[in-house]
Amino acid sequence: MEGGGETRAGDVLQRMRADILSCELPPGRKLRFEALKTRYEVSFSTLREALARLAGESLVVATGRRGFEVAPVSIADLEDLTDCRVLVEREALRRSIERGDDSWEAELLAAYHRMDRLQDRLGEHYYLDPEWDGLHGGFHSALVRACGSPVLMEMRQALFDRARRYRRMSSQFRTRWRPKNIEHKAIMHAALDRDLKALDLIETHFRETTENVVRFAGHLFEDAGTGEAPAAAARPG
Amino acid sequence: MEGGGETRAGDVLQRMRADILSCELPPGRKLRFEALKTRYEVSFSTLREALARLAGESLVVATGRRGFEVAPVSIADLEDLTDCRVLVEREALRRSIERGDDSWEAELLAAYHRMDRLQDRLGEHYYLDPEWDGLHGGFHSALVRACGSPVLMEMRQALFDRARRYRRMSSQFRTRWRPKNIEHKAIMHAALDRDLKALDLIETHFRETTENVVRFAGHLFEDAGTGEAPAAAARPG
DNA sequence: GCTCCGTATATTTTCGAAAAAAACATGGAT
DNA sequence: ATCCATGTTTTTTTCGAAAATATACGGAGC
Repeated sequence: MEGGGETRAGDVLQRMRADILSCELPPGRKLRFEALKTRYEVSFSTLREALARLAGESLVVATGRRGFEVAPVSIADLEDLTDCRVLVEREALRRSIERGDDSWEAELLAAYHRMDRLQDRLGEHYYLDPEWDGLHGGFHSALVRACGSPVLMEMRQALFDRARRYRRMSSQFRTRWRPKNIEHKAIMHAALDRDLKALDLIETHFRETTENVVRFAGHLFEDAGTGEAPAAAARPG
Repeated sequence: MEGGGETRAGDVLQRMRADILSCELPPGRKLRFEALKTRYEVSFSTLREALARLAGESLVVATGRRGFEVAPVSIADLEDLTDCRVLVEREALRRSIERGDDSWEAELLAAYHRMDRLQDRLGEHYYLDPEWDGLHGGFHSALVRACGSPVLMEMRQALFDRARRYRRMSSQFRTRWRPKNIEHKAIMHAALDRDLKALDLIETHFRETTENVVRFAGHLFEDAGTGEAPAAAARPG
């Protein structure tokens, strides 16, 4: 029927997710149906289905009868997200290292190679390129693919996507990125050597990225969004 | 407007989730719109929105243009779920123990008390009672509420719900449950004493429950459902 | 000047019909 | 007897109008 997804709602879901992750629909933006109908060329109900799915991924929030908006961002949320990613990703990588077979090794090498070559070709501003972003996601996915746990993989992917938005926001505010490919290479080789120090490397990779995001773009979302949700459950009462 | 949720779709979502968790809509059941329309007395689009949300929670699966069905169950899925729950819940409980204040302690005691008293009143078959099930969920929630991480809490709740279905299925097949209240009490007191052995206690609690579910009800879902999805990501290729 | 309340407008939410697609049944050919 | 093509029926998916709800505006009372 159409290009992206299997169904029209699925297609809109994918396009909308991409638009949110790339911040073309920025955090906190109110999502009005008339505007979305024009943008994506579908009807109310189809939009509503896509939005409901995105709400399940925590990329949009649905407030009572007041419609939908793009999920807000905050430093607290980013740090919470990072802690959870460290927890999940360490476990997934540990299992992957333990269980990975020849095919896992081959695919991991291939994923790294693809990302690395494109990075070379793109030069300094590689991190702004959507295709590189996709390959980067593929590399991290390939790292943990052999973990043997569908549930862990699901959670990992959801967290990765939620964090992608923050990386994107910060990448527009710096002129140079630190040499991530070195880190990626080190993580990959440790994993291929079945060396558990890969877990610490990836944790550092995440935490340093987060620190940089806060440093370069933290001012953008100190209290951005609606100002209601960010760290609600942190309250004791 | 109506009883449960803020919106009609939200209301149907809640009722449907309850029906899936209680296995009134059993695993693998094809969800036909005409039937659902009659059951929940709403229209196509409203149903579709609720189903989309449930798909996000992994309680139903949406297959291409072939509609929706209740997520299948399998031993592999239950064990995967249990491993993930142990990972997430240990971390949440650790943080809760570290950060919990007076109010957390008070609410935890209250949650235990409510559950315990109802259990006394219900006698041997307490585990079949929906209200007890709710209080049981509330107790586990109260344990980790002080963890300070909304993301962790979200993940924990989703996993708890997914596992609830398995407990429910098995509870119909045994005449006696082991004295869970003893275990709950031990976990609670360890947590209140800020004793990290609570983490091991809750891990054992989960794993033994899983073992019992497999023993008593494993035959029910050895290869139940559609037979396609259960442990897909375990494949290396 | 400020708050409260009722009306008007904007927006979301719901509905059921219509279109699209898949499943099924029927009949004919190999 | 099995397989494939074709037409029929069921089921899902999409649409846009109609109902319900929230927001904005303005005027009356304090």
